[in-house]
Amino acid sequence: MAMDKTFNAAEAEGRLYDAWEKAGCFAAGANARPGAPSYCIMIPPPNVTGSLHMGHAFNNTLQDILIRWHRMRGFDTLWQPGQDHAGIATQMVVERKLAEDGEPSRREMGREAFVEKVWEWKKHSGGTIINQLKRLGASCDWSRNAFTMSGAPGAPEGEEGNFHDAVIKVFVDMYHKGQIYRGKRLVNWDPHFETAISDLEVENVETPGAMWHFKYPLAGGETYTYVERDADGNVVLEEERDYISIATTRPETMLGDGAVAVHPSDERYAPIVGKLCEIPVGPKAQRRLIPIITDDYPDPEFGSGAVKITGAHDLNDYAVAARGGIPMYRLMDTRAHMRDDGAPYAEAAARAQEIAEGAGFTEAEVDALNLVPDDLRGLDRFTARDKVVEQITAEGLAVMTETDDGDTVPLVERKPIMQPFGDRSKVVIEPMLTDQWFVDTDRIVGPAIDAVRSGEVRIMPDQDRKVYLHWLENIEPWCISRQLWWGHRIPVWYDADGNQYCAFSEEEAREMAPGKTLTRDPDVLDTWFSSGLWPIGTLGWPEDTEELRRYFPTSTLVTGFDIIFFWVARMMMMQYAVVGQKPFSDVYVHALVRDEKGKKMSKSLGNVLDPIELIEEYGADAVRFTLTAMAAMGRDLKLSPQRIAGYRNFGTKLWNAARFAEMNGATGSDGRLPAATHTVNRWILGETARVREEVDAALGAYRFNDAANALYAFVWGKVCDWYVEFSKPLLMDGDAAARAETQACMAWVIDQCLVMLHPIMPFITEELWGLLGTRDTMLVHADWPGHTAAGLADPEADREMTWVISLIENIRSARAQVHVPAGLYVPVLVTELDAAGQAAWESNAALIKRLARIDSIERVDSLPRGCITVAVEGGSFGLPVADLIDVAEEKARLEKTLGKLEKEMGGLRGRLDNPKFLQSAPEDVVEEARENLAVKEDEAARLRAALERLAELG
RNA sequence: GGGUGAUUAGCUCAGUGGUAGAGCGCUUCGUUCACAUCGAAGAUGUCAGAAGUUCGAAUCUUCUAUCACCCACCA
Repeated sequence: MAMDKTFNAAEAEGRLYDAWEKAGCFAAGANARPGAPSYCIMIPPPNVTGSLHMGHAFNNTLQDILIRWHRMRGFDTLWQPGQDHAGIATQMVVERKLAEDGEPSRREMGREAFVEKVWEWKKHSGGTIINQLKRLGASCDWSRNAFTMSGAPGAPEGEEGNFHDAVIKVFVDMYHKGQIYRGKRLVNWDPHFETAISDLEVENVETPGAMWHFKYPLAGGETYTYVERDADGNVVLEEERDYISIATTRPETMLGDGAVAVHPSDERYAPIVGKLCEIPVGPKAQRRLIPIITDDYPDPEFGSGAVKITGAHDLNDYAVAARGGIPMYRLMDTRAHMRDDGAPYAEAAARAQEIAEGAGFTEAEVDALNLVPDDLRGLDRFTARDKVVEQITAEGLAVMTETDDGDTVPLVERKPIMQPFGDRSKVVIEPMLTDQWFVDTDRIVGPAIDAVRSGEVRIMPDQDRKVYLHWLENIEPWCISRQLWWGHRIPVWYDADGNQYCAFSEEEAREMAPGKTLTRDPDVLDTWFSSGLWPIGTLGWPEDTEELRRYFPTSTLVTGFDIIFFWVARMMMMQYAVVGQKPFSDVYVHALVRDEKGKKMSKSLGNVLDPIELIEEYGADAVRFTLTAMAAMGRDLKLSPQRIAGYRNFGTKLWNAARFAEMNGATGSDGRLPAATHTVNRWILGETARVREEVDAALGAYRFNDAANALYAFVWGKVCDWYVEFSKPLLMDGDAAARAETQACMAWVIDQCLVMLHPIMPFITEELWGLLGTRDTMLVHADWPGHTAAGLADPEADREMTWVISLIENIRSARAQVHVPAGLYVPVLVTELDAAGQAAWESNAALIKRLARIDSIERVDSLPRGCITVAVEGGSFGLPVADLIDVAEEKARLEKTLGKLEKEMGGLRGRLDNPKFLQSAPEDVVEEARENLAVKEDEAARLRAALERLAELG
């Protein structure tokens, strides 16, 4: 059988993956040793709308490495896959599709029909990402594939899981424990999707904005003396004013002002605190008067020191209004258009005036009042802003300023301001007073903090642990209701009086409210509420399943830093709140995959690398190996196709080493350690054990890049560069015993390479495993080795091979530098060779000759002139190539080497001559320095001798 | 404003106390029977700057500079 020269990834990957799946290799517990501990990873569920991007490829490669590694080590392993229903994202996709297809809109078709459409869409497109994960080689137990909406009402056949039960049960339990409550609060409102969103779903972005300054006239034309002082108390401005100056970036919200606030210590406004002032906008006849109050919130140093208070449209103002009993007038509808409902403005304004003057009011009444003047009703909020500015300015109530040209113009500061945007809709978020459901996070956050502080749950790297703790220590209530249709509907029913009945089902709710007519809350839960239950939910909770007992708490979570708050923190809080246990023991947080210039990959920048395209070009193994090799903890990785090509070449290198083994009958290892008598064989067995220890240590510490680099260096730098070359004389010219031994050793070594590389490069290794022998199991279930360097490494063999390699390298280097033709075999002379050197030479003469291109060796008392000299530990070698030698060049070569050596020796002597070093440094460091110096001095002496000979020649 | 991190070869990055490494790129050479997706040889660094701790600092401390990211309600 002749192997191809390269691995055909495109042909093999699908075939191999199918074979694994067909054989059930990824099933929970596959390849587990009896009584083995469990190892479980929950996949971060990708959105059901999603397709595989580089971040997924990275994240899942790391998980697959951990899973395959544990599975080969005989753990009872489960990699639990699944998808997230992704409320907003999915609803958006389906709505867009309905529009494209000319179908009725969501509102036209109604809730039930729409949800049915989403399920249809899911059935049609939801499998995309699963197939892409398979392309990557992800060894998930697909038979257990979960979905966060499975079992929800309306779920079609094939979606019968009980995730919905888990979500509803948790809500009901938390509700009855008082951990979930409903209330009217100022929340982040997304006017595009017309739903509340949580703080985390808001992106604050600096955008160009403006700050206007307006005069709020005092009621009844009253005046006061406005005095401004500098830091020393000297009066810098004193004037009579009949207004108070207010700065705002959002003039349209003036319509909903309930007060003007100043700091209690602000003496400028002391004379007018408690008086009324007029909002300078709206029909003249019904100008609203509002009180001037004190509150600690205004900063006297900023702006005019006076702040308008619009409780219903600003988070700070909301707090002030709540403290001061100031009414909060809602000005906008769900699309953030100015309200167009309720009584005419005149009527509403009159009632508001009574309230401002002290009349009692209820929250509901205030909320119903529409204080948008008739001419602004129904306008978009930004259009309304322009109109308000225009009207105030026209009336002369803008604060004026002088330009450089001496013109007097309205004071408008153009400056960047932080604007909140919806992370999905990208529209400006409007704070809105609405009824929403909240998780009282203060009451469940404790265990999630304690577990990480105590080390019960480890978050790596440490910087992410800090970020996690800091966020949880300052946690805010979590708004979990969404005004969407795609999601878990809140299990609360209301009677006509607004009483709440929270129950697992409508029947149960009815039992709680006999004789009442109930209507169900229309809202659904935040997607992250359900994904927060992913660990228990996917294992069958609330049923007491075998999987739950076997795999929970899970072992490791591998996730991106961008969802530490969204997901990791919520899982921690929720799992502790619901089952009182940690969801996982280790959290490995990885960084972002960026493009080769370090830019975040984004569709709009057009710099997105598609992992599937890369897999098609370079093979999944190359993509995986690249990501692994770059996975240094806590740092973003910049991915370039060139690098992937390099690791694809590594696969080819491995392939050809295996091909060489196959051509030389070095196959068929049964996994048992071969007997080795020849030095090269003893040496490589030790090196193999050494790299196995390195790989295990690295993977155990989540140092994926260390594992990849150790394997790369071993396979390419040791096995291919040296062992394969060393083996040639034995395989081709050796006696039968040497040949057999070397075949067995090489077969074993190559197998070990395949085993150890398999978690990172599953496809090419499985293919070679199949080609190189008849096996009891596929590689995916092969036994992971446990050899130790202590058991296998042979110091004698190590020393000898190190000497041989060094000699070969020195001869090659010398040859190249004096331009001995690469193909030319030359004779070599040797002198002063010590016993160890002699022994090493004798047992390795064949391969030294072959690799250094030497045709004969002769022992001499001293090297003649006209030799190029190669100095190694315990001996000097000379290449008598007088006719080829350029004296000056050889002199330069020797001097350069000597110079380097002397610099190093200088450093070593400096240390060793320092009594404090000898006194303070550890024994082994001192000893090492001494040995090092001795070796270098020996080599330097040989070089000096060579220079002398050269001088005679010259 | 608060926090976290980064700064090492031309590029991308490893390297947490013992005198600096890898891959890629570059230069020269090579049709050796595993591999040109290869081999051999080679060049390249005041480890951002300054001060300190130490026998010894890329590594620990402090400060400075530049960059990046996260969080935050200054109207």
